[in-house]
Amino acid sequence: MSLTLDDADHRLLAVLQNNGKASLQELAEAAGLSQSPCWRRIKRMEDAGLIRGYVARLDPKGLGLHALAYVFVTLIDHREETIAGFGRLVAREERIVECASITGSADFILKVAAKDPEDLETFLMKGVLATGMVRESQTHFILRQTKTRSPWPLL
Amino acid sequence: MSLTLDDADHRLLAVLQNNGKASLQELAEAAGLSQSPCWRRIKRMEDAGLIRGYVARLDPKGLGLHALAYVFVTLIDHREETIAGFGRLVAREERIVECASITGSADFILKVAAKDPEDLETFLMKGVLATGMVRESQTHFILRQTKTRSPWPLL
DNA sequence: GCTGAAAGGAGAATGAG
DNA sequence: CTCATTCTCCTTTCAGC
Repeated sequence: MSLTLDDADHRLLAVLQNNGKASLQELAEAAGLSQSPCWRRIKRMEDAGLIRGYVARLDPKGLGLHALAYVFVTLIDHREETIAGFGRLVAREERIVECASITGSADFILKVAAKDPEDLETFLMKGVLATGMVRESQTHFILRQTKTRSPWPLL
Repeated sequence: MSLTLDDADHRLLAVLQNNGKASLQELAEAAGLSQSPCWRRIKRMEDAGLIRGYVARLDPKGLGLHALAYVFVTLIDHREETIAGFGRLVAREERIVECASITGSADFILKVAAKDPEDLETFLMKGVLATGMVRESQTHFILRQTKTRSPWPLL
């Protein structure tokens, strides 16, 4: 799985992180190679799972999602069943667009998207807190997103 | 900018959020239309800025990014200059992959990616705190990412 | 390993009905 | 929206460095 990447690979990834539809011609130029080896390198990284896929980036505002928030969640207890149940909740609810378990006083941090603050509040109350799995939650509304889903650094 | 989306548009977006390289044929099937109108609808959504672009999704682990964290940041003061300076910092530093200003006691929440915890600590110390723009910061390491950059809900 | 070239086919993009 | 057409570009293969 862990494959070695040289500078040319990094250049290819840098382009593809910005433009997933870049043509082999563009990619070849950026990498300083011709098209065939470019194609092979990309295929190799796709097959290795390093490139997980290609997706369209959408504008949440354009979709009518005017309320975004980060929500800290502390579970009511830490039995396996509770954790699994919460995992299913996260997987099921499309308004939860990101979830990670973290260090610190909370168990999870969620990123939640909703139509408006009211919709978000309803979702948290009825969709999350009412399940009885959450002891505590803390909501931080996003006022302005200054950097969004930017490319990963290639260190 | 705010254009009206019908069910067919939603189906197209649902597909494109999962597979940005979906062919017009697949898209047409999913939307229940033929290819030309599909293409037109997608073009319309691209031109409106609703579809911001197409990108490759990479696996951070595969890139050697083994330390991810959310970091709360409170600025030393709230003069325009300080805020602008912090904005430039965020824009410049590729390890900061996400940044939002939020409600609550902190000013910003960052998502930071680094090679390992040590690299992350070095970056925070030298790259962020040493700038003198930050009064307080709180780092929450990500233990496990259970939902990552998932599609936006189409409500 | 890389290059360049070239062939075939797939699919994007456009215009007319 | 459908149909038909054009044309770009992907993808693979070849020979050669």
